[in-house]
Amino acid sequence: MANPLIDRLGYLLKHAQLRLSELTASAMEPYGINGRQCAVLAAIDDRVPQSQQEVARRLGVDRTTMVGLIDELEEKGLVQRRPAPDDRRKNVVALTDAGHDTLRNATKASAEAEQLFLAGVPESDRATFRRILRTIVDSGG
Amino acid sequence: MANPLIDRLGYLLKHAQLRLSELTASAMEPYGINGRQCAVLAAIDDRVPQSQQEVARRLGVDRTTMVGLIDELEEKGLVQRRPAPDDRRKNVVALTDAGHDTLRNATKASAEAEQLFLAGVPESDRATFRRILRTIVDSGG
DNA sequence: GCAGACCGTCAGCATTGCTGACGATCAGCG
DNA sequence: CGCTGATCGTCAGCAATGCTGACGGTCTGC
Repeated sequence: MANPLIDRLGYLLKHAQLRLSELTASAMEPYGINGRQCAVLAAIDDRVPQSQQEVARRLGVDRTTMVGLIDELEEKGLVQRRPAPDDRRKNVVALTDAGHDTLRNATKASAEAEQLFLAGVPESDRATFRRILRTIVDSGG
Repeated sequence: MANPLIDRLGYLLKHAQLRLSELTASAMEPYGINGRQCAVLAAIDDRVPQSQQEVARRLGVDRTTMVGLIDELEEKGLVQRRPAPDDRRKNVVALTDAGHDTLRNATKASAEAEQLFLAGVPESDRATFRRILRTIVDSGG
């Protein structure tokens, strides 16, 4: 029963994350975006206006990575870059109308993917799971 | 309180996994291996003798990836490849004495890294956390 | 003994994420 | 005002990871 290998948190976390990202990817595929891009849309919508770097910080990705992410979304017409009026080093990033629509649909699809992901987990454990994860992530900085 | 962005499982899982892999990496650094290599050592020790492909399957990595992992461990003198007597297509992979020593040390270091990782999580929740992760990973095939 | 499947290996490619550098801009200070 | 240092977005380059497709060698079933 006790499999010393499979019980390693590293193994479990890695494969859990892989599985969720696959579920999320296929759930969002109809809307032409992936999970990363959806997270960026959500981060932009969450608190506007904000610079690329603020979005990057909130998502925990590098600022150089955010350039490419915004590039992709801008190419799809979902977000818009504009020079920030108060600081011309910055770009203000905002959702377009199409971006709002896509975010709404993708958020719903994302929730469905999470449901699928948690299908085998008892309802009573799900909040605990989220809470533990949040504790861990918060404790890391 | 309810941060719609930060509560996404994708975000939480990704960053939790990142944090654990960092903790694990620095915990094992004194023994000259990383978390991936330690997992391979554990998988080999777990059930010997076995072929590279069996190890790969048990760890959920590709067989072509396992070639490189075994290469690294063999170069460090921790494992040994030998042609399988019953099927000469296969390599039997086994730990050397140094491999056993390293695995013992690294397993201890890994457990300490997990303790650090779970430092903020109440003792009563830790078993639940592992159980939920196992449920999720098992449900995915 | 022959066709098909399997094993380990390797080259090549895509993805992801980082470092380091650059020009443009801002803030502080004299 | 000018100067210095820091910040922002951008880009090139590098490293790690993981996959596909192909190959020779080997086994299995017939």
